[in-house]
Amino acid sequence: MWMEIDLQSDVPIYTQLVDQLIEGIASAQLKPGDPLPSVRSLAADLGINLHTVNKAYQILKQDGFLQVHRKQGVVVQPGGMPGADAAFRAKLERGIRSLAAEAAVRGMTEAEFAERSAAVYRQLMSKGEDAK
Amino acid sequence: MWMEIDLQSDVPIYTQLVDQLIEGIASAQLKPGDPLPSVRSLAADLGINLHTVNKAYQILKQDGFLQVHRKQGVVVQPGGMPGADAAFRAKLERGIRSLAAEAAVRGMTEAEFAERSAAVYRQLMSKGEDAK
DNA sequence: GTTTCTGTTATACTTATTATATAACAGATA
DNA sequence: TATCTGTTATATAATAAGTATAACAGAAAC
Repeated sequence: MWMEIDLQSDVPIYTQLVDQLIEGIASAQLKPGDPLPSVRSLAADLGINLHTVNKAYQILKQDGFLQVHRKQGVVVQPGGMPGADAAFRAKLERGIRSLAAEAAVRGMTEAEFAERSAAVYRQLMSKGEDAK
Repeated sequence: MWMEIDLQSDVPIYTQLVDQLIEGIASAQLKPGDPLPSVRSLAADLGINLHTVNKAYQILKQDGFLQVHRKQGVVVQPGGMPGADAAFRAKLERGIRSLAAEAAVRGMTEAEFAERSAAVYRQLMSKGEDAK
């Protein structure tokens, strides 16, 4: 599996999993309907606990990014991803504001900040250009 | 004082303080040399503990956004803010990537995402247009 | 010089979060 | 029936966050 975990990081393991899975979907490395490893096997692969993986899966299921069947296991949402609703827009604005404020204080202009945002978005999407 | 704290939020109080102070500096509501309330008075104002405020001040001092004198108390860094060094750029990239990935999955285009970033930056800066 | 304010440091304690460890249950498949 | 799946339930340990007191030392004001 292509996932990597940093046990020394200050960001929780389940958050790292959530982030990487969303990035995988965004870049189309994970396509709708694609199967994901079982909570037990992924936990074993990464050398972490079953519940840590399950917590990440639960969050993504709750947000509508994953679907769960009884025996097939976990799959990437086949029937259309959730849109940019009010809750997400609020979360997005908070996140951007925090980053933009420090960037501004450190001398980055609005244009630089916006360009950086576009560049990171672009780079992220280009990871899945080989259609996997 | 213009600070507000949400005790019900999942983001730590000291982080909320750090964010709001950086936003205040970014928007020039707090200008270089401006005095900040003492850890005791601000804690009393917000109904929180002295150490929670002190933790926020320590972080901002460590990053070079604040200066501390013995009796004058805490002031906004008078001698030029730190620049966008490698550490910050890495932190910025991580933060943007996480937000950009979810935005992309939810259907936001690169242009929309970049525009949103610019808009939030702009709105943030406009808060201090009345020169305080 | 004493008082008073400042940041700072040191303990101690409570609470919440994160992560792990086992165990068991129920649906689905071979 | 045996095996794999997600799921749930406990329990425990480690860390982070927040609070509560107390005390120290520098600096300014009386």
